[in-house]
Amino acid sequence: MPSGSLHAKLADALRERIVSGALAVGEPLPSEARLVEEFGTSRGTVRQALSTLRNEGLIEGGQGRRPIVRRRPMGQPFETFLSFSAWVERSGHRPGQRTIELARRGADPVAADALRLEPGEPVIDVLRLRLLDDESVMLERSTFVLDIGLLLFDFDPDAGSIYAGLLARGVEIVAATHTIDAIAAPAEDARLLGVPKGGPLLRERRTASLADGRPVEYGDDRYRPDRATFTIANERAHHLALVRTVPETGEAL
Amino acid sequence: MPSGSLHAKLADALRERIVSGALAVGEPLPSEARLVEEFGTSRGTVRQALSTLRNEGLIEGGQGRRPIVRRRPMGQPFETFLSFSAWVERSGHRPGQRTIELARRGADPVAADALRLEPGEPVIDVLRLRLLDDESVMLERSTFVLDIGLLLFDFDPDAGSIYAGLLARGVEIVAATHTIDAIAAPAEDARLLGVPKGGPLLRERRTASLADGRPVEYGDDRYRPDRATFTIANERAHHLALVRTVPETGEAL
DNA sequence: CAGTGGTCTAGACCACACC
DNA sequence: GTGTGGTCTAGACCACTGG
Repeated sequence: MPSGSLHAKLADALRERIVSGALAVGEPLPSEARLVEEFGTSRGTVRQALSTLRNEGLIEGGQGRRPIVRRRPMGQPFETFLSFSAWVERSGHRPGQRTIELARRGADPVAADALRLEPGEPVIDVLRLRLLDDESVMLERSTFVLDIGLLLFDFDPDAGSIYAGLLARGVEIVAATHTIDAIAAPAEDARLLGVPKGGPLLRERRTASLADGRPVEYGDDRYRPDRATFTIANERAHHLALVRTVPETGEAL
Repeated sequence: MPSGSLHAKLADALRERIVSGALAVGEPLPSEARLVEEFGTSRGTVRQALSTLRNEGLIEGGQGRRPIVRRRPMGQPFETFLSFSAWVERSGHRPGQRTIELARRGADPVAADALRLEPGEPVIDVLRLRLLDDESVMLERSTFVLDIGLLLFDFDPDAGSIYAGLLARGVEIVAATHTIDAIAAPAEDARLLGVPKGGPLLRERRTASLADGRPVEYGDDRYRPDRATFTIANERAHHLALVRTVPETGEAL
């Protein structure tokens, strides 16, 4: 899928070599001069492509040295945040899920506000229990705007990612805002997650939007804090990366 | 503090106009042609400076349109994460702090592991209660490696940011890893923060390092979840931005 | 249409890394 | 030293936005 411009094609080609393993982690990339030769472009174009990869965190390195492939591409943060299944698999565990409810009803005030709807306007609510190695780790409450939510009835949410299913139907979510906090487990959540009532839960709420800025999903995910945490790697002048992580078992709380 | 290269100076100048308000939010920047004229550089240099600002999230906008100043500069994520005081002030509140303990003792196993020390090796422990509008919102336990921690005795931690004090003494922290989860409040924490024992706390643990990669601080911050949350803005292909936020009062838990 | 940013080229000099 | 990336210039054409 060449992306039009020359430097984008060049970046795609190099990215492909990295993710395919043709360029191993820690290995230096070809020098700019060689890339100019190989692709027949000017050096400026090569540098623009390398700049793209650097921004994506795929390569690092400085003056005088050839850039090297970064340790762990750590996946696309965006995807990591959106797909529970992908996260669990990358952690070396087995994902599972059980859809408890898939219903059309009037929007509750919180979701309505996030989705820019009036309370009571029809929406699609999904309640899913997410499993990691057959153990309950997260309770997911999602509210989709009606036209998008109706698509959910077309495919089995237990089969895989809802986002993947939507994407296959032309719904591309490109932006999301997440808020992380902690709450005491209400009785229902405690029962479903198998934790004590009133015990701490790690909560992530999100509003997901399309390219035109229209919010289409409001989500409220509640994690067992002993089974999931969020991690941010933070470097001055560089950018943030955030991933979900599975804590080591036996970690002191 | 001009940063050597021309494009960096240009970026500094434009950044200054934005943060000072000379260029208001939503206002378009001067066109590239005008900047070339004004600064007497080539267009490539101007574009490199604009690229820097775009990467920092200060400006946005596309082809054919002049770039505009972004709605929320949302501060430097790195600084936001490191400085409690700066965060509180940016939220429009009044920061405060009370140092409960500043002690030299043997490292506990968790901190020792993070700092790559042997348990029991001498370190400097700091226990601070952080206030927002005179209300307790966060309990901060920090462990510094000995040579860095000893600098803390040179200045008043209640005066302002520890990081600022260290920076003034030549200790520049450039990277950090943060883990966010939720825990039940132990008795001591509950008392200091004024929350029920066993109630949920939002915890952020971090390991902060110098440019050479040496970890120098291990921190364990515990927030009242009704007074602080973490927010991530997430755009496909773009980068993540994470900030602490003060929730609206009266928000449903 | 004119103005603007997006892309690309060709060549130059410098600073740093490694031998 | 040689090779490398970092910086800068001057000029060109295209694609998009706006009046």
